[in-house]
Formats: sequence, C-alpha cells, structure tokens
Amino acid sequence: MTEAVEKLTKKNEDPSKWYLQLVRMAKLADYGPVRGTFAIRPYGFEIWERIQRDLDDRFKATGHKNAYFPLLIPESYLKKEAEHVEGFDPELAWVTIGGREELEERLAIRPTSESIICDFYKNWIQSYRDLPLLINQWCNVLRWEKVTRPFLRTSEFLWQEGHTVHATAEEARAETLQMLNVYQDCFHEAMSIPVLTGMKSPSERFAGAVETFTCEALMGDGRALQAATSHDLGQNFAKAFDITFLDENQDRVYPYQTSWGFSTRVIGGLILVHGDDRGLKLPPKLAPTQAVIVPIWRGNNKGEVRREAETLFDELKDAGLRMEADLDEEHSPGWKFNEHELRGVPVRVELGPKDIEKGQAVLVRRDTGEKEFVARKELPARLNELMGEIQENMLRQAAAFRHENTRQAESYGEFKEIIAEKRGFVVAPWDGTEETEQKIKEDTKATIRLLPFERQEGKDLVSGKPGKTAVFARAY
RNA sequence: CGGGACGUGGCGCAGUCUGGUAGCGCACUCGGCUGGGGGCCGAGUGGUCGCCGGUUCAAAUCCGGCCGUCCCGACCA
Repeated sequence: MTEAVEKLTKKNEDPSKWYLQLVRMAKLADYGPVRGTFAIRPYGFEIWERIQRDLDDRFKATGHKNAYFPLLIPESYLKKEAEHVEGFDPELAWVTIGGREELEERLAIRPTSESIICDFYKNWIQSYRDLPLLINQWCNVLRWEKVTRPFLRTSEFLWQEGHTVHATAEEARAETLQMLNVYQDCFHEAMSIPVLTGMKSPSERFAGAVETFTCEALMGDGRALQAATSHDLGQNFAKAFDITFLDENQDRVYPYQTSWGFSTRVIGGLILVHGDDRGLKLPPKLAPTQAVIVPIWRGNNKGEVRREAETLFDELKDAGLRMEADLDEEHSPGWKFNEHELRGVPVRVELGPKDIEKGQAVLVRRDTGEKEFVARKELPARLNELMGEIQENMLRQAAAFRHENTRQAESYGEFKEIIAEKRGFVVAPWDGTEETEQKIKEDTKATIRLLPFERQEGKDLVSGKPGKTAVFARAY
C-alpha cells in the first residue's frame, strides 16, 4: 500500500527520470534479472487487461478468432522469407540445447510469428472456401534489444498479432486498413490518446511487407511513439511458405496476407501522454480504480465516518463504478491524496464530518484538479457522468497538445530549428527518396513517422525536388 | 556495440581516495498521540556492501574479469 516518500521528478525537468520513477512508484512494473525483462505488477497488468479486453472485443466484432501458436521457431522457417530474416536476425534469441542434448537445428524464440503461422496456414488453406482466414494471437515475444526501457522497449513483451489470409489483394488491403482503424478507435475511445494514421516510408516498412501502416502518437516530451502497426504482406509470405489455394476457376494461386500488432508498449504511451508532475493520470475506462473514497476523521468521530464511507462505497459500487475506499488509519488524508494522484485515480471522493453533516461529498477530478460539492443522493449519477467527461477531456487535452506541437516547416533551417528546440510533429514535403530521409535523420535525428493518407504537393526542403506531405518527428 | 556515470537492507544515499569487520533518511513492525494536502514521539526488524577471482594478517574500500542499470551515440518490425 505504501511506498517510499520520494519526490517525483518534474516531468519537463528530466522526462526520462520522471518516467522511470513513475513506473516504479505507481507500481506498474519492476526490473527483472535479465536485461530488458520486467515484471508487470498487478496495477499495471490490470490496465493492460482492460486495454486487451477493449481491443479483443473490437477484433471479435470484425470477425476475428483467437488462437495460439508455438513459441519456438526453427531457424529454417525464419530463413524462408529473405527480408524477414534479415530484418529480425540481429535481435533473435536462440535455443540450442534441449534437455542435455545439443539440437540439430537451433530454435528461435519468436520475435513475431509470421513464419511459424504461415507453416500452419499452408496446410489449413486449400480452397477459396477456406478464405478469408482471420486469426489473432495474444502472446509474448522476445527481441534482443540493446537499449531497453520499461514498457516502451523491453526484450520480452506482451502483444497481439493478427494474421489474416485473403483471396485478393484488394481484400487484404481493406483488412489492413480496417485494423488500422480498429487500433485508432481503441486509442481514441479507450485510451484517450489521439493518433495520426498513415503509411510508413519504405525504409521503415516491416521486414517482408508490401506496405506498412501505422498509428503514431505524440508524447508529452514532444517525441513520437509508434503505437501500433498494420501490414499488407501481399504474396511475399505465401510464396516463401508455399501457401496456395484453388480458386473458383480451379486455378492454383497464392493468397494475400496481412499482419497487425499492438503491444504493452502502449502502457508507456499512456504514461507519457497523460502523466504530469503529480504522477499518472488514467482514463476512466482503463483505470483499475475509477474513484477512491478518502475519509477524513478525528479520534472522536472515526466510527461514524468509517460507517458512512463504507455505506457510500457500497452505493457507488452498486452504481457500476470501480470503487476503492481508503480506510487505512495509518496515513493522513494529505498522504492519501498524493498517493492516489500518483496512481492516476480519476476522481477522489472526500468524506468528512462536515460533509456528513451537510449530506454531501467532495469530488476532486484528477484531470483538472477541479473540486465540486455534490449532494449525497446525486453522487452515483454525478460520478458516472464525470467518468465520461474525464474520458473525453483527456482526449481533448492530448489532442490540443498535439495540435500545438504540430508545425509546418517552410525551410530546412526552420525544420531543424523546430526539431532541435520544440520537437513535436513537423509537417513538410518529402521527395520520396531515401537520400533525403537519411540526411534529415543524420542532421536532426528526426525520422518520417508517416505519410498521411491525404498528401499535398510541395517542394522537398532538402533536395528542392517536387514532393508530397510527410510527418517527421524524433521517435522513441 | 562505442563514450560516460553508477551498482551498499524495499527506495534514496553516505562510507571507497587514506583497507581494520557497515551507517543515515524514508519505508516496514509494535505502542501511543494525531488526522480537510505527504503528522509526531518512543521502541524494534532487516544488509555483509551486484557476481566471480586475486592481493593482504585483514577488503564495501586495492587489482582483474563478468553481469546489470542510467545518460549520449549506433542499431531497432
């Protein structure tokens, strides 16, 4: 329940230190013994479970089923798709010994499951009647990362990976975009995180994909986070893994595939987007505790206040709110206020002798700090209403921040200045060449986060050649 | 992987230069008083100093190797 009384570093003073302290102080995660491994603690995991449920419902609503595939992937499978293995090779962890015997073929711990899943799909798909195949997997993956950070980049992480197979290229593309929208809806509606959607440049494309689409979010420190991706794999994997089917014309043809993923990284996004100097700030839809009752008592009225708090707790719980009553007698109200703000609980309900006398309670919003006095019998309705208001306001606040930190650059000088001094998203035309993309990266550390769906003509700031809109930023 | 800093009870740190057998604050336990923004007093529990090896009568302290963490850079679906 309690944690060391340490002052949380100010968010803009040292964002990195702030982030790491918050992760630990709010009991979201804890370091493991192997580099880049972390335990997700119950409070953090409960947030993940709610995100997971929201997304999973959306997958089911769009016709997908869940399944589970093996953790270990034979080396030969990974090698079948050339670009794929090249992309992942540097980050693989290998199993070379089983029991006490050296294995004939070493086995990779999955960094992603395209290759092993394709091997199954090869047998599962024979006819056009077997398509589309719409499967999702919730699992862990392992990538031997050099620089890790809780949630944002961990060696092992939890995610979902969707793997679908379609008869036509059009269908596969439609699926890719549909899932991109599913992600966007989850970010906006459940997480109150506004995201930009668009296409990756070829250099940022998933290894083996024909086209990669992305959801990009802007963090509070002005850096971008790739929050989810959806890939159109074309026939690349089908050809590599020999997945074929007989179509209506009795021709044996290769199908078209997609894959799409979303990971525990988004918890890091949640912290960075909404968190402030007081700590975490959770959107009501994801908060393990939506409102916490803090009783204010004195020695002589402790019993009465406690009884009132317990009654109120039951009432609000029955009204459908995820409640907590902090009846701990060790800590002062002030201590509890700080603690629950650190944990990001959306609303605090203060109940003291004066409130009981007046038949009211004090509500304090975590997102704005606003205080309101509400009559006891109106509390359930008001609190439920507040949850919606806070959920929406958090999205609005984050969207306003993104708006303020999205800038057009008219010249390369201006571009460099914005990235160096203000960060955020910079919108500028790009000539489509890897050379200019690379130069910008070398000069400014900014990369193309995405190519929007609607792009305007203009002149590339570096080359002066004709180009179209791209969104740049420094990324996590 | 390169440059830098660091690793001492759960957390933050002192002690390391000048070897002599571990200390402070917070947390935790017990008792009492308190309680509308991180309360107070008293009494306690807990570590052999990241790991391995070396030097020495003696190592948290000196030397070597390894592991890990943080920052910067490279890499990163």
